[in-house]
Amino acid sequence: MALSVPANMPLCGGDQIPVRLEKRKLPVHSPKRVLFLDLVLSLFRLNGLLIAEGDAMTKQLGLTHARWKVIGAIALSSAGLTVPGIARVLGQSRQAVQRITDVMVEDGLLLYTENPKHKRSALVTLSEDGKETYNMLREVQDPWAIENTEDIPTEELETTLRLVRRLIKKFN
Amino acid sequence: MALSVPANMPLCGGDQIPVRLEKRKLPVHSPKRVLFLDLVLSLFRLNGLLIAEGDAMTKQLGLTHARWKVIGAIALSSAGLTVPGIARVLGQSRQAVQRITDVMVEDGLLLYTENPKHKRSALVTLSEDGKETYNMLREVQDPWAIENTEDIPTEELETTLRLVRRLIKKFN
DNA sequence: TTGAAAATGACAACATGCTGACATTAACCC
DNA sequence: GGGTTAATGTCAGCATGTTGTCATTTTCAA
Repeated sequence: MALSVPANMPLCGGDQIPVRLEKRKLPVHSPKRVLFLDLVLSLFRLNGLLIAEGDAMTKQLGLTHARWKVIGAIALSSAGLTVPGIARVLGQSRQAVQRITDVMVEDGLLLYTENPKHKRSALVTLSEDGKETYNMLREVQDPWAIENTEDIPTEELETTLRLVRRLIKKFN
Repeated sequence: MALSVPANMPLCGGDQIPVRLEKRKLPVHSPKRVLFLDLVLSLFRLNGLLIAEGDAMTKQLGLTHARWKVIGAIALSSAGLTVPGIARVLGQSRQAVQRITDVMVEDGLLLYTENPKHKRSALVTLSEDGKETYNMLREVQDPWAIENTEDIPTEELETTLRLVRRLIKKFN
């Protein structure tokens, strides 16, 4: 990663909110609340680090995070995705995705193919170049994923994924 | 939230990567790999949704996600943060944070106060206005946090937070 | 079938974020 | 102490993302 910031992060632990800020007007009595807010903040942080990781990993491939996210979303979906569909998967606006996919189609990484279920909204698919890029992406991504999970129990990963999905459903 | 995208998300489940994309060249044999990549994608999605949630929640306060993230980071830290410190906590570049904090100081939400540990790098603190804004922020944020965690066991939140922190350490 | 509501594409304006570069200061090691 | 390395502030350029708007198409229910 390269976030222009050194690596001695103060991990803003589960600290209590400083008392002077609130003058005891707001009750603290929900430990879950602090836990949750701490989690949210940590998720923001992890999000930034993951993007930085991916960017560093794919630099040689000429990909940016906006691009490998799109490629990854398409590859991970078995059903076929439209532009708004990719936006939903990535939690972004469809306009942002549209802009990226338009450029990626111009660059020959993606194709807009006919959508049997919708005459106007095309399916976004990987072109031959795109598939090749995806293969190269996997060549760096797979070892990375394996390396970063080898010391983490599958069960914990599943619990986390389940919770993340649960939150996604809430906010959707 | 308001991501310009409807709410019928296809949650791109733990699908296997489509076979036609790779022609069996890359072995699948690590279920953890797929689990992890799925988690990463879900984290991207959740990140976007959380930002949208926060923006909707704080619209009336005139805050943007860049701003309430900074305020939240400062409030959650007991130690006192510099600009690069906030950047570390948020997983962003210090330049991006510097730009926001500069504007927020102009707007009277933040103060640059003397840093006993560093003559050049000021501590970023909440001004009176900033504290007031933070209190208003908490008035909408606390019920939101409580509401969204009431059906989630504390233990699961802790497991998730622990895993997220573990990943953060890896990527730092 | 038809009319209203939702989804989508397209474009523009703006906010946010990253990188690179440079100068200055702080931290560290000898 | 002195010199090297790291951290920080600052500025500029560019990529990305959101919102708002409008026209068009799809969907869905009456």
